Order: sequence, then structure tokens, then C-alpha cells
Amino acid sequence: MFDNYNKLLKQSVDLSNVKDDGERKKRRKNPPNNSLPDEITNDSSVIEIIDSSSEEDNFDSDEFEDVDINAQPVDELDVVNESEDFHSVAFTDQDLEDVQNAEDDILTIKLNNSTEEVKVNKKKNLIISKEERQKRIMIHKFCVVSMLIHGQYRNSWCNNRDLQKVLSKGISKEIRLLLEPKVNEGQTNLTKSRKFLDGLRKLMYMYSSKLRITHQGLLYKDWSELGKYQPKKLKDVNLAKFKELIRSHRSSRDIAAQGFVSLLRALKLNARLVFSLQPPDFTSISMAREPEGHDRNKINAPSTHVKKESNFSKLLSSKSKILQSTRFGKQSNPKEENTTFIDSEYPVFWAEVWDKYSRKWISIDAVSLKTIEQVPMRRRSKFQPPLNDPRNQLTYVIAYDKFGGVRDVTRRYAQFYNAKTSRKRIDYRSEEDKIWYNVIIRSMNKLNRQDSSNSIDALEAKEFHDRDLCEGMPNNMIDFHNHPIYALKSQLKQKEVVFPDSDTSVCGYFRPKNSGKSNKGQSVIPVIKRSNIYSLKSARAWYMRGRVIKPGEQPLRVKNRSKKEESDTLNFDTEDQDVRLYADFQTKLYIPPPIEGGKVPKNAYGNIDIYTPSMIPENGYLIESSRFSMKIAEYAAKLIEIDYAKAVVSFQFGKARKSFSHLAKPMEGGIVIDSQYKDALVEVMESIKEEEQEYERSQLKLSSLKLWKFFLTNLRISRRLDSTHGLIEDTPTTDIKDAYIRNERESHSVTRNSGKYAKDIPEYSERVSSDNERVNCADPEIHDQSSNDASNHVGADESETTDSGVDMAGGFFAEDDPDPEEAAFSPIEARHSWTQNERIKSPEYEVSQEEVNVDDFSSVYKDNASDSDTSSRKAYSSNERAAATSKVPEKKFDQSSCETFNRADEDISSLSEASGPHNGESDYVGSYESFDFQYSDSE
DNA sequence: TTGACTCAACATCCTTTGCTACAA
DNA sequence: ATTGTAGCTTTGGATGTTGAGTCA
Repeated sequence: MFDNYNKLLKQSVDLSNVKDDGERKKRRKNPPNNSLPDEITNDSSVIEIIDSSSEEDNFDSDEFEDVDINAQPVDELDVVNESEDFHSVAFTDQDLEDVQNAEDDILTIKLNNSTEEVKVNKKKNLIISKEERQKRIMIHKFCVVSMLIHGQYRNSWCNNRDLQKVLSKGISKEIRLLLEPKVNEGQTNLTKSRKFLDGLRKLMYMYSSKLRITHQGLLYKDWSELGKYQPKKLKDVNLAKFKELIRSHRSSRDIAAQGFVSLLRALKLNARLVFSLQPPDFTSISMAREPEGHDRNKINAPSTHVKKESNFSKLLSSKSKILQSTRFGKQSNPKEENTTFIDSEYPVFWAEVWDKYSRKWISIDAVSLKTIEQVPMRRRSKFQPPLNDPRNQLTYVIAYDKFGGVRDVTRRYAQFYNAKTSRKRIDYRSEEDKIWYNVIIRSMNKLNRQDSSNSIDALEAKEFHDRDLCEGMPNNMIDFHNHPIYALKSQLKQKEVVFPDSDTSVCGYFRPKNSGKSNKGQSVIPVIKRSNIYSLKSARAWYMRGRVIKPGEQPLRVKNRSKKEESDTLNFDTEDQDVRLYADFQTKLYIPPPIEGGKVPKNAYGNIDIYTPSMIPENGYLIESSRFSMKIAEYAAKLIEIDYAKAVVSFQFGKARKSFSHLAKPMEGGIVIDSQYKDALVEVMESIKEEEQEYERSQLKLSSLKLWKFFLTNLRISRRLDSTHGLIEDTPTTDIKDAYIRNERESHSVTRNSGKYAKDIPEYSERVSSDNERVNCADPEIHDQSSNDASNHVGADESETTDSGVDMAGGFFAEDDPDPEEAAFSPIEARHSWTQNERIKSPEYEVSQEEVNVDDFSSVYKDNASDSDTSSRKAYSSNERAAATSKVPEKKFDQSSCETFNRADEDISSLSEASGPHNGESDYVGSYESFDFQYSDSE
């Protein structure tokens, strides 16, 4: 299960494709001037100049001491790696020495010149990019979900009857009696509870005495360690293996704890499996650094594992990779290379048992801590690891009960949940994430536990509430920041205010550890209830949220406009230069004026503001532009002569603010009308919409017919030219002409073979395929495909016809100039309309559908369209031909229209069928009937 | 050793209703 | 002559958050 999770995790990282270097390059505002090490040595003259000046003027011994000379080459490497494409350059020890030598030569210069830059770079490299943050959040979420599911599986395995049977066999009568006292014993609940706990304790010791921990379980990993190979981990645990491991009492701590839960359940106790999820911390936004001290060993994993972590190592910047190779590459001892993660002494999995006598959850860890505890209210739980534990972080504690219920019980185990723990959780990040998390937790429950809550749940909820109250004030100033219950005045945001600003808002006092300077000598500072802190907004801002200031309310704060704004507005009215800010209790819901006599009230701009649904007038209705376009809505309203107002729902802000006089563009989200006209208007709009669609359809029909006409006329002209002038001999001078002639010949062969299907005629297919190829030549992939198709169809020599450039399309434009724009829509739509409505009428439809190779045929059309190039037009040498195409517009048929035709032609076969019934209406279409190219004819 | 503070570097929020030239 | 629309410009400032470093 968990290996799968790891695999998925790796994949997700692989997919997101870390672009560390590119990103960091972008973020560098001032790329360092430092050039490559060897360049530095070459450029000695420049350096000397700097040297002399810096020695006299800027030499600062303190600064000198700041820089670790030994570390300097490494820093140099950083810089180089940053500014250049460095991936392929392998650093050798020689390089490193060169750098050091170079460094020695120019020591003072380098230091003085670049110290500051190096410092800046160091700083910049410490914080990850925005994308990286997003990715970390994503991975964090993914880990949370994966671990939740993992816990769910293990929890269900704990319910396994066979396992429970085996486990409960070895339980002594004494323990059983303590856990399940006889009903008629006249004892108080307290005594019973004590006995119950005693029983649990004995059970725990019994269970733990048998255990041998042979493998490592789940542990917290830093971002840099996520992909590291964990050698002592159990793999491929399925239910059978799980049972076997628990029976043998040789497994990991996690599985042992799960086994204990199973044992508790076997004894008919209400036991929960508790899982402290260990996702990486998304709030940590610093670069993944190489661990210090003894952890260094972990970096150089054995070569066999390198592949496994390759995806994840992308998380590490390439910088640190080079650092690793340079710093530790040579000295590292193969024995030390093993990746070792030292287990935290705190558990990841443990059990909770419901003590029905004291009506409390009892936490038991029979494996790691071998402890049993009813978590205290005000003191730290034994289950909570210290905040700096590198292998166990208590952030999400999830309890799975035997009925499939899943509850977040972090509040029980985290002593400073509000002050510390909650900040590391995804649900603290935003309202959206909170919803996400709640949905996930809810969906983890079994269906019958999703919404129902039993009495135990209710008691637990009360317990958590009490714990919130018992948490008390933070013990340091940082934790007051954004604390949900308490606040310090000095930490309020600019637009936050205490109201009422008196002692009633103060709920206590805080003594900073080293009574800070900011407290102006005061040893204690007042702590304010968060509920007495209000976020202020201007009247305008409130209006944008559908609220207005109550009459007579005085602003809680008046903020001066910034100097910038003052200079912008040449208004000398002092009142306009202040922004008056109000709290939400000073506002009320905005009730818009009602529509009277069908007249919609409008603002100064002739619109109506609908920023929230509450801003729609009582008897008004908003026709949202998502359903109908603004045009249709307005037209319909005008048509039935009712008053309406365009609804401004939001504003869009331009990027360049200064250059544009307008900063905000109003976004129209529909029209507001008197609600009594709603039905009528909707009716009208629907019919307009229908009409429009009908018109579009007819336009498509028309353009399809035009295309068809264009094609047939094309063929007719070429045939007439051939019949009048005969075939022209092949000459080596004009390849295009040759191809044209050959094409014509082939088309005649089609004619002569009338009665055969197009696909059965090799020459025809050949031409079609090669043309296909030419059309698509812009895209090499398509090119290959189509040429393959060609050879599949006929296996003919393509070179014969590839250069044929026929200016047939041009000729047809002269007569019929089809609008390319129109054509762009017609063919596909036309297919639908014709296919569905008319096609069936055509008697030839069946035949063509079954026997004509549609692809081949359509390609003919592509040929015509794509070859209408001015260069190919030159191929016409004879006057006659020129005359035939004399009306060719000089307008060049561009690529886009070619593509248009290509698209169009996919459906030409259906169109050709469809145009059958219309043959009397047009000369060209009529001639189609007489034309020999009738593949559907049965001879 | 720890916490409070400063600094640097980003991230994010706040803002809240055009004009002109030119083609069709 | 009228109408519709593309293209202007080339990048804000204040506030909040985070991590590193410093100091008491």
C-alpha cells in the first residue's frame, strides 16, 4: 500500500517537472558579475585595479572574516551554476583546485568585490519559487490523502475476524475479567474505570513483551529526504502478509500498533486506530538544504538507490547536487553511504479505547512508548513529539473507529493547537483548503458514519471545545500572531482596530521573554480578545460587498491617502483626501430601490450594480449573460419594449495601471429586468437564439454548396482545357506543369474507369495521397503519417506528383470567391446538418457510406485548396490557360484558409451526397450529374 | 539556549466605469 | 458620415509573510 503511495508520489513529482534552474535564473534580478573561475585568472589587469582601490578604501577586516575562505569555492560554484547552463559540466577536483588557486591569487579583491553579492545570492537561494511552493502544497495534500487512505485500509484490516481470533487466544482470564467486569458487581464507575485501566495496562505489557521490531515504519521526512530510499521498510504488505506479521509479532512499529488495535477489538472493546499523519511541511518554504552533521551520511545513498530517487532529487536544486558531489564526493566512505533514518521515540500509530465508565478516550501505545494515558487538559500529551523532532511531527491525528468512522482528533494531542499546530495544517491556509480538508475527512468515513454522530462523538466534540478554552495564551509573541482567540495590539494589521478600545477588550496581560524595546519599557503588554478586533473597510469597499454604512455611524478610523494618490487627484477638497473606514457592525445590508412601473433604477453610468445577489432589486430579475449573450438579451428587451439595465457584476483591472487612465473595467454579467417580464423575455430570447441558430445552419449549408460548386467547376475547367488543347508533352522545364498534366491524365483515367470506386483506382489514390502529404507538410508528424497512408493505399511512387501545383482553386475564386471565414465553419457543421437532416433522403447515401473511401476522396479537395499558390500559378504557360484563370484574384490564399479547406474536406463525401437533390438549382451542380465522376454508379 | 527584533526578499492584496485612430 | 473596435502601455504601492541573522 505504502509503496504504491510512494510510487504515485514520485510520479507526481516527475510530472510536475521541476524547473529549478530556469526559475531561479528568472528570479535573479542582478545576476552576479562573477565569471567562470578561469576567466577570473585571465582578467588579472582589471582585478588589480580593483585590488588597489579596495585595499585602500573599502577594506574591512570584519567583512573579511565573514567569509569562510574554504567555503568560497563552493560559493563560486553556486554562482556559476546559477548564471550558466551548468548541468552538463562535470566538476573535477582539478577544477576545484583551480578555483582555489585562483582564489589565492586574488584573495582580497574577490572578497571585497563580491562579498555582498555572495551574501545576496545566498539569501535569494534560500527561499523557493512560487511554483515550488504550489508544488509543495500539492504534494502535502497528496500525502495527506494517501496517508488517510492508508490508515483506512489498515483500520479495516484490524477488523479481520481470523486475526482477532488468533490474537485473543493468548489472553489470560485475569485480563479479560478486568476489562469486562461482571454486570452485577456493585462497584462505582471510578473503581470500574480503574480496573479497566489496569486491565489495559496488563494487556499492553503482555502484548509488548512478545514484540520484536524488525522493520522501520512511517516517519516524517523533510522535502530533501522525500525520495530517499528507506532500506528498513516493509514492502508489499497485503492483508495476508499483515496477518502473518502480526501473528509472528515481528514487524514494524506501525503494524504492531495496528495489531494491538485488532487485539483490543477482539476483546470487544471500542478501540480506535490512531494515525498521526506525517506529510512534509508545506509551510516550510526554504530551499531543501543538505542536512548537517551526522545526517550528512544520508545524502550519498548507495548507487543502487540513485535511480529510485532520481525523480525526487529534482526537488533538490542542482546546486545542492553539485555541493554534494564536491564536498563529500571523495571523502565519503561507502559504509557511511547507507541511508539511515533514526526512528523518533514517539509513535505514528497508536490506539484509543473508549472507557465507558469514565466516558473518556484512553490512549495506549503498546509499541514505542509503552504508555497508557488519558490525555491531560493543560499539560503536554505523552504522545506529542517535540516540535523539533526530525522524524515525527504531530500535525494531523486521525482516529479510525471500528465502524468505519474517521475523526480528526489532533486537538486532543496537540497542546498548543491554536498557537502552533493548526498553522502547519492545510485547513489553516485558506477557506478553500479548509473545505477541501473537511470534504476529504468526511468522505473517508463509511457512508453510515458520514453524517451521523453518536453520543461518543458528541462527548468528544465537547472535549475538544474545552481543550480549546484550556489551551490558554501563547507563551511567546510570535504565537499571538493570527491567533484565533488572542491578539496583541502591536501585531494588528493596518486596517484592524480594537473596538471598544477599552479594558473590556483586554482579557489578560503578557510578559515578553526579554521585555522587548517595542513595549516602550513596559514589562507586560495587554492581550486583546480576537472577537473585539474588527477589520475595517471603506464605504465603497462595503458597497462592493453589498453593504452600506448605517446612517449616523462615525468612521472608526480615518486614513490619509498616500502621497501618490493625493498627487493624482487634483482635488483640494480635504475631505476627499481621506479614506473613512468602518467596521462591519456599522453597516447594514444594502436594499436596492425597487423597480417601479417597469422602470429599472440605474446608476450614473446607466447601469445597475449587482455585486452580490442581494443587490438585485426585490421585484427584479437578473438575466445572467452565462445563459444568453448580452446582445440577445438586450435585443429581446428592446423587442418587447421593456426597460432594462446592464448589470455590472465586477471589475477587471488592467496590468499597467499608470499608463491607462482607466484602472477598472466594468464587467457586465447580464441585464436586470422587472421580474414580471421574466418569462416573456426568456421566451423571446430563446426564439431569437433558435432563429440565430437556424440562420447559422442555413449559412453553413450555403457555404457548403459554394465549396462543392467550387470543386466541380474546378474539375470542369481542367477537363475542358484538356479536351480543347489536348495533353501537353512532358518537358523538364516546368515540373509543376508536368504534375498538373499528369494529374489531369489521371483524372481522365478516373473518368474512363467510370463505374469503379474511387479507391479502386490506383492512380487516383496515388495523387490523392501525395497531395495529402503536401497539404500537411508543415507538420512533419502528419507528413509522415499521410505518406505512409499513401504507400499503404497504392504503394505508388510519390515523387511523380508531389510537385504538382495546380491553380484550380484560384480559378474558382475568380468566379465564386468563397469567403474563407465562412468556409471555416461550414464543413463540420454542414456535416451534422446534412448528415442528420438530408443525408438519409439521398438514395446514394448507403452506397457511399459503405464503399467509398472517404479519406481518398476528400483529399482531392485538399489538393485544390492547398495548391492555390501564386507560385504555382506561374506554371500556366499557355495563353489559353491564362485566359481560363484570368479572373484569379491576386489575393494570396494563405495558410489558414488552406487549413480551413483541409478541415472542410473531411466531410466532402457527405456533402457531395447531400447536394444531390439540389442539382437542378445550379449549373455547376447540374453538371456534376452529367460529370463522369460517378463512383456510385453500378455498371 | 531562547525569544524578540531587524532586515531582505518576495507574495499578495487593494484598486472599483477610456480614448483615439482607423477600417468597414 | 457613421459605427465598431483594436490597440493603446510596457508594468503600482502598500502591506503581509517568511527565514536568517543578531543580540540580550
